[in-house]
Amino acid sequence: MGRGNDETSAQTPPEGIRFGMLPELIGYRLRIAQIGIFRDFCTSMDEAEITPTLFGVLVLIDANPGMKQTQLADAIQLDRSSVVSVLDKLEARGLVERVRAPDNRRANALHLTATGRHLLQRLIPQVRTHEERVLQDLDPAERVQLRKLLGRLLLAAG
Amino acid sequence: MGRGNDETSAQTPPEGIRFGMLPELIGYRLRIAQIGIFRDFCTSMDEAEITPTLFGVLVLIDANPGMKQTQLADAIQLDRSSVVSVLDKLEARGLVERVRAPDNRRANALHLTATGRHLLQRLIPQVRTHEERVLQDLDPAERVQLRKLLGRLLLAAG
DNA sequence: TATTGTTATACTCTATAACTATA
DNA sequence: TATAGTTATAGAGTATAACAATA
Repeated sequence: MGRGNDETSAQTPPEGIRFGMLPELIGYRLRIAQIGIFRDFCTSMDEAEITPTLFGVLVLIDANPGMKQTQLADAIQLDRSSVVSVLDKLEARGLVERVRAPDNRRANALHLTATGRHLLQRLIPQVRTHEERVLQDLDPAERVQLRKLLGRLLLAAG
Repeated sequence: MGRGNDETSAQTPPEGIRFGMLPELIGYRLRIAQIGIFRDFCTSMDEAEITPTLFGVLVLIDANPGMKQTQLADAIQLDRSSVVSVLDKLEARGLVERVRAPDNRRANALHLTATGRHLLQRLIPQVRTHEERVLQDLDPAERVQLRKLLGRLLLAAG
């Protein structure tokens, strides 16, 4: 997905280029960090072809069995229509099921299949390992602090 | 470009949905924060139709007049070929110029036009205002701390 | 041969708008 | 009328591979 980073390690910043005000901007630092983390996440998931978004969807459905597509859309900040193709993909892979909701026949109740649950259980340790690699230079107090500060950014709901 | 957030304020997290392990994951928090910040950035730039990426390119060329496209590609973590269309866009708007480099006639030396410099100067205060809004709940020490911690994530080069 | 930029192309992600079926 | 999901469609962003000009 990324730009063919053969290494798992950090990118080398280009020689002799000045970044002006960019490093002061929180959005810039967030973006740089996220690009690297996204790439590492994808390569960390053995052959499972799982992106952070797909992983997030599996976690959400697992934590909220029977949830509706619209709720999922809100939770992952996607439009209803975008959720359709995400779910199509997961359903085609046999990881998720859409069950017509008995109480409201317009809605689908979402569930993980047994396969989906097994995959999720297999992925979780890999995600933890990835997480550990990303945070390896921070001590426990710093990790807590970072999560706390990120959560206090405006516009960082969820 | 965003999901029609009429408000500048934070999204309301969906009711009664559990997020499982997601909030523990730094990549998840980064992503949530970045989506919100990206959307706010775009709506903060008056009518200028400037995304964070385009703004970053303007800043980089301004700070490194005469830089080559390949250097720019490295700096913004894009493929050479992707940089072409970014520059096409900026050149069509009269913000950037490609000048054949005298020392190496394969390469283009990149420069802001006078228009580009003026636009950049006009945008900078708007970016500062946006930044202030994003960070409004953090005191100065916390802002420094957040930047420092983000810079110490592995894979967060730049 | 290697590098710089370009083109042609394709793929992914996402949104908008209009549609169906329920409510 | 309003809501839940879907479809059709379009746009943005990005990458890969092949190419021309230059080194």
